[in-house]
Amino acid sequence: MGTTQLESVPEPKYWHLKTVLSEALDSEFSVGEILPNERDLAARFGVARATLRQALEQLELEGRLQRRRGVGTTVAPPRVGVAVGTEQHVWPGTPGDDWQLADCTLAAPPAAVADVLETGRDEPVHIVRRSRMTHGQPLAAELLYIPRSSVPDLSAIDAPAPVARARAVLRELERLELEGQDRSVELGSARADDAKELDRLPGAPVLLVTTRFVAEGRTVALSLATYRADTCRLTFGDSGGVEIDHTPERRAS
Amino acid sequence: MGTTQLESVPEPKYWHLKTVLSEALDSEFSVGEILPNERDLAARFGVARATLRQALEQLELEGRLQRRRGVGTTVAPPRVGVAVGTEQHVWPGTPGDDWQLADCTLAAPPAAVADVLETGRDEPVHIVRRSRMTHGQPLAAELLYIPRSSVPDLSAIDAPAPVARARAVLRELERLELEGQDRSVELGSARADDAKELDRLPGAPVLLVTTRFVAEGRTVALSLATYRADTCRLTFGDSGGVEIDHTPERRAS
DNA sequence: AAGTGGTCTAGACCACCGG
DNA sequence: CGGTGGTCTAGACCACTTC
Repeated sequence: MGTTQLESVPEPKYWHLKTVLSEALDSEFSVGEILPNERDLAARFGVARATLRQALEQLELEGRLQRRRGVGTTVAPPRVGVAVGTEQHVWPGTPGDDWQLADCTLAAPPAAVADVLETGRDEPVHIVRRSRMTHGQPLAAELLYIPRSSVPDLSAIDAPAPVARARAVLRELERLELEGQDRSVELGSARADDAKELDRLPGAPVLLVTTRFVAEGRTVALSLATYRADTCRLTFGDSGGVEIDHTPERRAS
Repeated sequence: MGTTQLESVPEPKYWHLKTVLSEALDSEFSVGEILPNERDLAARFGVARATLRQALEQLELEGRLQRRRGVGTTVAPPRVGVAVGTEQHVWPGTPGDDWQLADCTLAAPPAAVADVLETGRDEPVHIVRRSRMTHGQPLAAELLYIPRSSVPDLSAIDAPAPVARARAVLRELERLELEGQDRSVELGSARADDAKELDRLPGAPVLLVTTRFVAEGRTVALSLATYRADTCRLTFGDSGGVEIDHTPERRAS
């Protein structure tokens, strides 16, 4: 009878824990500082380690923490704003972008890519690998698929160094007049190879950016870029993007 | 001695499970179909339920599964492409966008928002709430912050219906000449209220889209939109975006 | 070798949805 | 009410980094 329904929707422990930790991060810790280890923290809050980890996992997802096996949990710096699109369309590899060329191979792309490029399923295309760094930290890994028909006059395909081959392909691509590009962003999880390049564990959350380059009325190149979701804020448009602190507590009105 | 180092990097069980399940989803299940429950699945694969859940969690993150408490786990349809940006800048509420106005209040925004709008920390602004639906499913929830100085001639603020008040504010906003906008996308987790509106549990992964509207040389409106990361693929640019299947297995070259 | 986070187990109870 | 997914526990062992 008259039992008031206070706490009729009890907050899960890990959710409350996350809030408490988040506030502690704001007030008592500074960027780069190492937190107590998980066993100690769990004991201190009187919960099982798995429950504590659930809270830490969310904070890492929100970019507030960084966990490294064998090392510890540290307070993460604010997310880096990364420009992925400008109003003017530009080819990849144009001077001024901060991508680093890795290599270039000639191989059959995944079926889904072949379909977009309208090449045959087993037809080999140029695959340029690039990566993007900031402050010594890897931000993104990219695979750029370029059908051979997009760079018909390519001559120096037998260049010795892998990087030189990649550069040659991109230079050829620039001769086409870019008519447009479209882009999409979605959440994914890192494949084993991407994870390695991004210095994360397989399955880590990533932002998948797909860019289609259009020239001569067809798709002449397709880029699949994998950005670290924990450290990146992708920015589009005129200037460098907005600096908003999205911490859930702070977003509360 | 001669033990070959095969499996020197043994794959975690949940990772392997995820792969197996993913292939099963492709070949043996169709969209909307209900999977066996977690206890049965775990038993069938000979793992603990927690391990199975780790695999399911990732598949849900990738948009392949949908789990609902009290109901079951179903095979999710492919992600919906959602246009969040066109080349031409437009005001929110322009005829043709598919947002639904909810209401409009006058209140002090979070400090981070006030800083971007360059209003005082305690100065109230108009807060328009909108939501976006597709096929009866909620896609996104938005809070649109508009300083009073952006809509100085607003008269009918005392309109009776909440929706009418929201519409009045947006109509006033359209009188300004939009000079530009910039946008950023990052990963976040749903606050309790957003989660409710998006029909998800608190903490569910979301894509946070921040848009700043610039007119008369200053920020005249700021939009914070929360998109369901499991069901949405955000598209930018000329056309509807690229349809690429990002399933990790299929992305393998 | 010691200490960290990552994986895994076998249970238990709870909140929610449907008939 | 029974069945579902969501939360939580108290352990164990492993992979990795650092000293």
